[in-house]
Amino acid sequence: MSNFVTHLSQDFNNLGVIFMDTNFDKKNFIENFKHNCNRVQIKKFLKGETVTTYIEKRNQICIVISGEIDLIRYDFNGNKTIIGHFVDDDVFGEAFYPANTNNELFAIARKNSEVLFFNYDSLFTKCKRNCDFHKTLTNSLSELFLDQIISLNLRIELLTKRNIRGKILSYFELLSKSTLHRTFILPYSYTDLADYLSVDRSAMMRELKLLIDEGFIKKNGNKITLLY
Amino acid sequence: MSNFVTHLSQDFNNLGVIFMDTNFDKKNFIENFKHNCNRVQIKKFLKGETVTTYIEKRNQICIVISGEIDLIRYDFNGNKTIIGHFVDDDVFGEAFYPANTNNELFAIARKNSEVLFFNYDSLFTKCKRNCDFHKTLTNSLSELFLDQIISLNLRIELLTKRNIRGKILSYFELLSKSTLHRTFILPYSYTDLADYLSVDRSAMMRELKLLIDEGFIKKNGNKITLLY
DNA sequence: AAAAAACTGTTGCAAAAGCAACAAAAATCA
DNA sequence: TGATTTTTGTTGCTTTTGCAACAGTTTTTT
Repeated sequence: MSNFVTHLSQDFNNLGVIFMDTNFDKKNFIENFKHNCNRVQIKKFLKGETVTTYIEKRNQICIVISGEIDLIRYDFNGNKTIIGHFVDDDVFGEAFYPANTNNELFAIARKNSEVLFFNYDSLFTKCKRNCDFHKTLTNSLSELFLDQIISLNLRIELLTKRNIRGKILSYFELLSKSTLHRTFILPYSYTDLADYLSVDRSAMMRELKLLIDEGFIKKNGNKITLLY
Repeated sequence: MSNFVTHLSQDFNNLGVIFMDTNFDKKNFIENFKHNCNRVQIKKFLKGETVTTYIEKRNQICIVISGEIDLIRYDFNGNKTIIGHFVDDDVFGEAFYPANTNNELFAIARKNSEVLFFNYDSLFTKCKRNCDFHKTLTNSLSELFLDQIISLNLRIELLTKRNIRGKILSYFELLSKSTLHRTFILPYSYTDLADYLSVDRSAMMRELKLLIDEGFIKKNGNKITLLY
């Protein structure tokens, strides 16, 4: 096919995997991890259930096997912020947070989900004796962490945009790139999208309307089309 | 001394190292890396010099040996945003960014600095044959990445605060914790602090004045004291 | 199938933040 | 040291964003 398509496909891969020339297969790694290491735990969660709270689980690391998990903060005014949104193969957990932030964070299953838990420390101590798989583990972990850094940097890109319009458009751009289409379905309700972009919902809706009126986007329910 | 002080000291360590019970010594690791691996490059930069641009260096990873590096974005309106601020032992580089973001990013030395460069791929291929040190490398890298994730999460915490006051106070809180004092020196000029918090400078100054008038903080040049 | 809950779309008004501009102070340069 | 550049502190005005409220949909629960 055309170079154009090839080029796009590469970008698409990069969003998840990034390094074309390393042959790290995340899915495969996680499968192996799940079956070959006796220090991990798999749990299932129904939509709405609390997966974990970020309290005194200093070395806990979680990997999303399937489903979607949100990391949520409620500040003292009751404002909800979606701090993070995790899908297949993403890592999260208190290990990634500094001790003693004043906030209470909750990881909530947005859909029915399956999550792998392990203790970061135990990997490097107890596990060593029991788990053959251990040798390649740290290597793969650093790939996983690297991916996580990339997605956090993306998030920061969004959040540093100076106004609501900038945030919305950056986010849409992102979705457009990762789906390879100018039309895509939002993975969030508008209520949650506002929380994710850290802006007021009504202000966001107003801005969306402006974007429609000015001909930048088309919107049908939660289906968005970029027109520029 | 009191439990209180002990408690604080632990927090302080956690900001940098996080895992009290793993004996990973970042400084030591980087020293070894520098001397024992022939795939790394060390360069010195004068204040204001460009360390690297994030263009087509897909696998480049950099570690700050000494000094301070800012990662800067200029958007099409000419707005400057400080996307990241890196100090001793921090990692940065295009490897941590998704391919094809529309932005041009620049890493600029804020002070005279020394930076270690390496190519992520080469570590896992060519280096293997030449470098004894390689065995422990990936393990250490994942620790380094983990620290980076923690500091990115902190950044996101700041940026998701809903107003300027929230951002300022969170940031000050952070400095206070990491210095163990209610009085501390800002590492930024106020101009740059505004860029870092992604807000307008004059609006930030106005908010600072309000915080002073309302008795929350004291300010003397770039020395801040928290009074609450 | 009815009732309850959550989400969408919208608005007027209030508050916060951004913009532009400028004088004074501080830092840097030559 | 004196000149130049950058930073600080401030303000009036404009724009953007947030808040509160409510009616109409849609989704979920019972």
